Amino acid sequence: MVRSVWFKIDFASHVPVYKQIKEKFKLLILTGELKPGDFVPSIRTLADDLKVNVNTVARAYRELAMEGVLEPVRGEGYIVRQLNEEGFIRSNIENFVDAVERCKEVGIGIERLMSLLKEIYGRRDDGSEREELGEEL
Amino acid sequence: MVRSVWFKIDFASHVPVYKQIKEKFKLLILTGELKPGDFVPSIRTLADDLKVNVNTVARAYRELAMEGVLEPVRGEGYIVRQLNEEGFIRSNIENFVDAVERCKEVGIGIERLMSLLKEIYGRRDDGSEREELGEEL
DNA sequence: GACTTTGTCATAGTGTACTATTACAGTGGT
DNA sequence: ACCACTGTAATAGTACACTATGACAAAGTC
Repeated sequence: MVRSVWFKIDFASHVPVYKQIKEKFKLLILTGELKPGDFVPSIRTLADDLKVNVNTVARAYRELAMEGVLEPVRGEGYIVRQLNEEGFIRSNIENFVDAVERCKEVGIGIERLMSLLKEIYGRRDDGSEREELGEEL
Repeated sequence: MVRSVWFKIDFASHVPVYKQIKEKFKLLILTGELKPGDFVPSIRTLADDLKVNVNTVARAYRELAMEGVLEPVRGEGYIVRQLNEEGFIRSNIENFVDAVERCKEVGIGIERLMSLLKEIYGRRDDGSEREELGEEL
């Protein structure tokens, strides 16, 4: 509720907007920024913030509700229920594996990926030194 | 020409089919399976093999031609020109970085990614021991 | 009760990806 | 010349994501 601009949508992505929204909320719950019982932004306000249509947000919430992540409360909004962390983490791992396999196919050495890995995990998350990476590429 | 079933399309993916085709050909060129001067499969035969429409393959080839990767030859087909390896590798690296960052956000430890990395690079590419990975996840 | 905010639902229009089908034109082999 | 290939192009229909808009119902506040 309080903070409405939790994330942004990548409109250039092939990934549908409603799916991006779903993923973002799962992440917010996993990281503890949203806890069970919390209200998520109303469909209309989130739609405004993300510059997206109401129906798109509604679809994301509806599907999250079907997955048991959110719980709809008529006239009040949606509250956080619980997340299947297991599955969410797994899908991220699978994504990582895919990325690595493609890098391997393309002939990128393991050392390069290792150093990138260390670099990413080594840096603080304050948003600084995020462009430095360019040189590493 | 000889071998027509070089790859398969993931119809469940959000990534458009024509983009998947483009990526696959770039990969084939990078790995040397297709060399400059080689003919790629005709639009119709590839469309048949991939169980995809002619127009979809045509679009992929057309865009690859616009990027300078392929060269159209009226009445004969498309031949491989050259690939901007630089950019192709970079896009794969970027994809890797994104995947790692998301894993980090989700709270997955660097050790886990490291061991997955080593495992993937350690295995042979004969297609065996590809399901073993499941246990690692 | 009036008002505001919530979610819900229905309608309609747009753009993109993809499909199916047809037709036409250039090239090469016979 | 004929035929079998190539690519090219036009048309049309389907599915999906997304948008815009308006109307309705449930809950909270005053």
